[in-house]
Amino acid sequence: MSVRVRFAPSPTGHLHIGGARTALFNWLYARHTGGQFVLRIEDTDEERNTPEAINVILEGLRWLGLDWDEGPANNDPADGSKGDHGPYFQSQRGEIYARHVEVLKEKGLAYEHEGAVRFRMQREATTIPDLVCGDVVRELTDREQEQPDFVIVRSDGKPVFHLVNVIDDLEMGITHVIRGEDHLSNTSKHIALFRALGAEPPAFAHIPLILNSDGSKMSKRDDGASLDGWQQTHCVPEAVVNYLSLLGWSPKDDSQVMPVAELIERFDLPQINRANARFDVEKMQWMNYEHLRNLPMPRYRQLALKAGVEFGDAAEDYIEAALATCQNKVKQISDLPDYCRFYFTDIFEYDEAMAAKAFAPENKDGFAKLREIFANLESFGPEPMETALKALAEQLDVKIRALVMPARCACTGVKIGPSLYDLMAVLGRDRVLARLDRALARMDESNETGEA
RNA sequence: GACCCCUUCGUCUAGUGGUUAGGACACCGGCCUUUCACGCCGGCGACACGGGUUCGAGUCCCGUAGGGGUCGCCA
Repeated sequence: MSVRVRFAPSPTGHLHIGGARTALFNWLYARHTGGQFVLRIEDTDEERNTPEAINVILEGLRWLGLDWDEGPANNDPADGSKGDHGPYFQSQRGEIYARHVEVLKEKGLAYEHEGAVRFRMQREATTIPDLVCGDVVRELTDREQEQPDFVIVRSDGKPVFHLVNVIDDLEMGITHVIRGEDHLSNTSKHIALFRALGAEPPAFAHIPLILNSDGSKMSKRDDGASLDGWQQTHCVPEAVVNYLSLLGWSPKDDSQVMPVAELIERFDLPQINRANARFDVEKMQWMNYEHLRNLPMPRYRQLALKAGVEFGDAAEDYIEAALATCQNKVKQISDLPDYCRFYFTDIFEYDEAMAAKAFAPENKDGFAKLREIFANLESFGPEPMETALKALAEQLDVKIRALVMPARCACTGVKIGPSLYDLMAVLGRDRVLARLDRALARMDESNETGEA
């Protein structure tokens, strides 16, 4: 029997990082086993249920690369879907629920009470076979001792979560329910419902929760808790997937940075942990950097654009060469615009603290000589420049810094940046010489006004 | 109040009776180096506590404490 799993979010207006991880585990399991990943929208709460809220979920999953085999085509419940187990919006499934409730009533397994319909729940403990937690014997709580039966249809006619969840899983042929551990206790209800409906329950796998760094429950306002925060900062989605996969699951060796294909290959239920995990923003950012620096240039360029880098009228080759010198240096894409600005404009101020030192009078003669050497260099590549600069430093008996810092300041205006030789090679001889001359002029000025 | 799950460095984790308790993030040194970063080397740092079982326990059992979850005409 082929594996069928599902992710069944309710449109609340944001996709929680815990929900994203649940979706991911389901998706990974489907892809690993060659099964089907079903997306079902639990939009029974009409209040906060909007096309926008549904879109947040769809866009979040698409961004992560979690494609669904069956589910909504888009955020409009009336607009079709893919798969033949639909509709995939609970708001469209009222008749299905009503039909099953009738059957339960006919069988005497449900009954009316004060306008609502109650399910006749068993009075004994339930053994929940769980792929992560093992067999869990769930005793009745004190309240359940008093009243084990629970409402499945409210007096206003709306079916409740437990009922619709079970009916949908049954109707959609779900074989494995992989969900947060917060549902473990409820599973006794679900098992009873499956049996009452004449079906054997699917396999359950309750995965640990994701908590804040202080161990408290993660809510949407907490740092990193909402997926769109990571989307908005132009994180690499594969990095989020990779980081999330390591929260509550382990490949059991020292692997950390893995492409999605490897995750699919290695993911399985037995390696899922039982203990809750805390979300660590710093490790997430590290993971993002690891993926960022390995991105193919076209995607890196795309991300740069989204992050607000202004390329001006620069040529394609120039843009890519420039970005290539930044890619393994910049940890967050949001830092890139400032980092690479000097490549795309000639108009920039010098960092005065740096300029004061770099353009000091004692550096002037050497710097002027460097300019002449660069002007006459046969090839304007990184290696020839490095060789020439170092030779000059030796000849003048000055530290390499004494030449490098003025050159860096002249070319970029700032202390931090790509490798100097690489950056000059990308800039090209004309631009470099112009910038060197601008710096030289400034050194003249300060000599006249300064120590005179 | 009842019920359920969990407990190894600050964090994520490896570890299924015998290990100098391993790795990763973070942090601190050093090397490399034109800056920053990468990389490499090194350091700091953990089996919640108490009882058992056993020749031997992070690993098995019981208890305690702590954390999380659930008990709704919310999902």
